[in-house]
This record gives sequence, structure tokens and C-alpha cells, in this order.
Amino acid sequence: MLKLTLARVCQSIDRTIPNHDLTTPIRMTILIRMVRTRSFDPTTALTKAVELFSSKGYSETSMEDIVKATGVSRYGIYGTFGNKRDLFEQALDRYADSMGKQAFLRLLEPDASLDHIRRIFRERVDDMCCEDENKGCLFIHTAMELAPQDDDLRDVLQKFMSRMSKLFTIGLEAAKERGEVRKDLDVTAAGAVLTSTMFGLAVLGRTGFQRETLDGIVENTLKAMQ
Amino acid sequence: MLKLTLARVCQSIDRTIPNHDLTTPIRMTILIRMVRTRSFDPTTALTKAVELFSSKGYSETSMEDIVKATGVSRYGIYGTFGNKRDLFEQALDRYADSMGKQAFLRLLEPDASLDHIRRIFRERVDDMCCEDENKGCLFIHTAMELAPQDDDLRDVLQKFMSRMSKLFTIGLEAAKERGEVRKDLDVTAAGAVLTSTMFGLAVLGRTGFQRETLDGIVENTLKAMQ
DNA sequence: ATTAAATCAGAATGACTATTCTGATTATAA
DNA sequence: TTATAATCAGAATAGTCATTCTGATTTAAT
Repeated sequence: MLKLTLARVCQSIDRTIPNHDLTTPIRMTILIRMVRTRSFDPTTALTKAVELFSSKGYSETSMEDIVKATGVSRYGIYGTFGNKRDLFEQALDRYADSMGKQAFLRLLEPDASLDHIRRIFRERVDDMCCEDENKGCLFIHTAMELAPQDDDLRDVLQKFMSRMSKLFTIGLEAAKERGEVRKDLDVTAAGAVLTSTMFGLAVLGRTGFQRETLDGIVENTLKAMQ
Repeated sequence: MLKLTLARVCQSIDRTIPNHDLTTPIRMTILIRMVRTRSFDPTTALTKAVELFSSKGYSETSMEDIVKATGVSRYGIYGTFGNKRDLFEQALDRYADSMGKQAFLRLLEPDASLDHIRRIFRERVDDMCCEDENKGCLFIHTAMELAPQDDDLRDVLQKFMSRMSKLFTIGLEAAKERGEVRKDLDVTAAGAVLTSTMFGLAVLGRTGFQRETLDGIVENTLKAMQ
């Protein structure tokens, strides 16, 4: 991905025509040549950024933190990901993507059952409990810190959450066909309930409630659908 | 409330014994006399602070914001409430207190019913929907921004949430006696479920979901208990 | 080997923030 | 009325942060 910055263009002009005062027009031939490949892996750097943002949120995570954690220079971070807001958006995308792939997309499989849903919650609870490290949910950080001011991010977030509801609904529909859920359950409404529960759990986890408490909430929410 | 600051003591010394270099002991008579009453109302100032913190969270709310919104000088804010962290704690106390008085304590009344619970949720949804202004939940801001680092605030928050669960449980017990809730409902577990739902709703509201969506989640959560 | 641009570490910049300080103003007990 | 300390507006201070800039280093096509 070619990247020209004004600073670099000026640097080139300075080198080519020293002391140019920009009062006369310049004709330049721009030679583009691949010279050096990137020496760090943007994928692993983004993973680190996701971890940091998830744990501390947007404003408490400094670019300095990210530079230190990734081992990539400021120059590399800004050049690859843009500014902090842009980096955050990419981190959010990655977060949603990996969560979807790891967990939610399983609900699309034809043999999806209530146990699939249970397992998704269990994994998320593992990711959210603050017993040892301080983990957190990037969605909630986004909702609390950025969504009200940043229309684009809010739309992204809404889409993710709606998709989550829909996937829960599909999973519940499958569970209903297997007879694991009562016949008259409104699966659309129940999908939304599960989505809301997911975020409620994350808030409780962040407040230091133990895994057993969160598991109990999941179990009782699911039981109410049987 | 008498308040002596080191700065003010030095100021007094300077006035009494100018150019004192503090190498010789000082004997001072301190005369305490009520001279001027506070010219602003700490209660209304704290209310403003609660609004600001609820809407923008801790780190996005600057002391400057608070000075502007309250119309009280920096001196007054710091003198009355201490530093930002202290002010926040007092705001949190106030928030919890008013929420408890306005809503949750009704569940202790002997005629508490499912409709009481429904009404509490409705009021909270009103407070959380970001349709017009950007409102928010101070509990969640605390959980996300401060709880992992600040043990005291985390304990305060845990206590509030536990109390909320307990009050829901008491309300559900009463509703059960009235036959509004199924006999085999585990009211303790259900109290925790409702607490988690409360925070889930706040996150969805912050993400811009409409009131109807949130109301639907409440309705379906309650229906599952009937 | 040469060379030009990509990359790096870290300095520089500019903006913001919490908190303290200051000199002037104000309200009230004496 | 007078004296005094509380209060005020705003300056000063010290720290942090996002972002840009810089001079040196590194890389790979020529």
C-alpha cells in the first residue's frame, strides 16, 4: 500500500531542489519503487491493540501503550493503521470478527443446540471475568466511550449487536426443533434478551463478580426458555 | 465544616510574621470564627456533577466542565468535594441513593408486584435511551473505567449491585405470593438475572437502540418468569 | 556497491487536564 | 464601620497525550 505524506514530499523536494521557496512551479518525476518490506506483522500488532483496548478502553489506552506493547515504532503504527480512532475501529472489526468466527457462527450449523449457546456464554464469561487479569468487552467500551459521539462507530456497533441477536435467534430456532426449548417461545425476542444478557454479564464481571455468579445468571436465563 | 489547608496556614503566618524563614518555632493563637457562609448549594452542584459523569463518564468529564456546569469556582469545588476522584465517589453515592429511593425501595412495600418491577425498568429505560440527549448509567461507567483499578469504588459498586439483586428478589417473592410469578421460580437467581438485564439494557441504549427494543427485552424477561 | 525510500527511536509540538496558587472581592461577626 | 477569612476568577504549574517531525539506519532493486 503506497503512502505519500506531505512531509515526505517536502523532504523529496528539499533533497532535489534545496532551498526552494515554492514561488516558482516545480515539475517532478515521481519514481515509485518497492524498496523495503514491512518488518513487523500488522496482524499480531492489531491483536495486541485489541487486547489493550478491551482491557482499558479507548481513552485510558495511550498510543504509547500500544507502541510499547507491540514493539512497533510510532511511525509504523501511524503509517499502517492511521490515527488512534482508525486503529480502534480496526481493532473493533477484528474483535467482532474473531468473536463471530470462534463462537457465534457455530449457531448457523444445522445441529445447533441449546448447548451451543451455553458454550458461547461460558467462553465469553471466561473472557470477561476480572479474577486474574483485567479483561473486558470491547463492545461495551465502545458503547460507553465512543458510540454517542461517533456516528460511524455507533452504526458499526449496532450492526454487530443486531447480528448477535439474529444468530441467537437462529440457534434458538434450531434448539426449538430439537425440543430443547418450549414451543411457544418467541425466538426473536429471546435472541434480543440473550444479547442484552451478554452485556449485562460483562458489566457484572468487570465489577468483580465471580464466575459462579455469572454462570448462574446464564443458566437461569436459559432455563426460563425451556 | 472547618477546612484548613497548608496554603492558608502559610498565608496566615506570612501575614502575621512577614518573612518568617521557619527556622525558629512559632506560637500562634488560632481564632476560629464563622465569617462567611457558603454562597452555593453543594446539593445542586452535586446533582450537576452526577448528570455530567453519567453522560460522559469519568475521564471524559473534566473539572473545567464541572466548574462551568455548576457555576461554582474551582476553589469551591475542590474545597467542598475534594479532588476529582472524591467528587466522583460522592456523585456515585448520590446516584445510587436517588435511584434506590425513587425506585427500588418500593419493592420493600408489602403490596409489591410484578408491575412495580416493570415500572422500575420503564423508568430506567427512560433514563438510559440516547434518543435525544446522551444519557447513561453511572454504574456502568464506574465498572468500565474505575472498578478494575480502584478497589474502594469496586466494593461500593458491588454492594450497590448486590443490593439491587436482593431488592428484585424481595419484589419477586411478593409477586409470587400474589400469584403473578410461577411457583417454582428461583427468586434469588431471578433477582440476579434482572440485575444483569438492567445493565445489558443500558449498554444497548447507549448504542442507540430504540425504546421499543429495550421495552421488548424487559417484557420478555418478565414473561419468562410468569 | 549504490541509492532512495521505508523504517526506527526519540525529540518536538501543541493541546488538554488536574491541581494549586494568587490577588482581589465579599460577607459577616464584632 | 472594620477586620478577617471565605470565596472568586483566572493565572501558574506540572503532567499526559496524540501527532508530527527529524536525523540515523536499514533494506532491496538496480
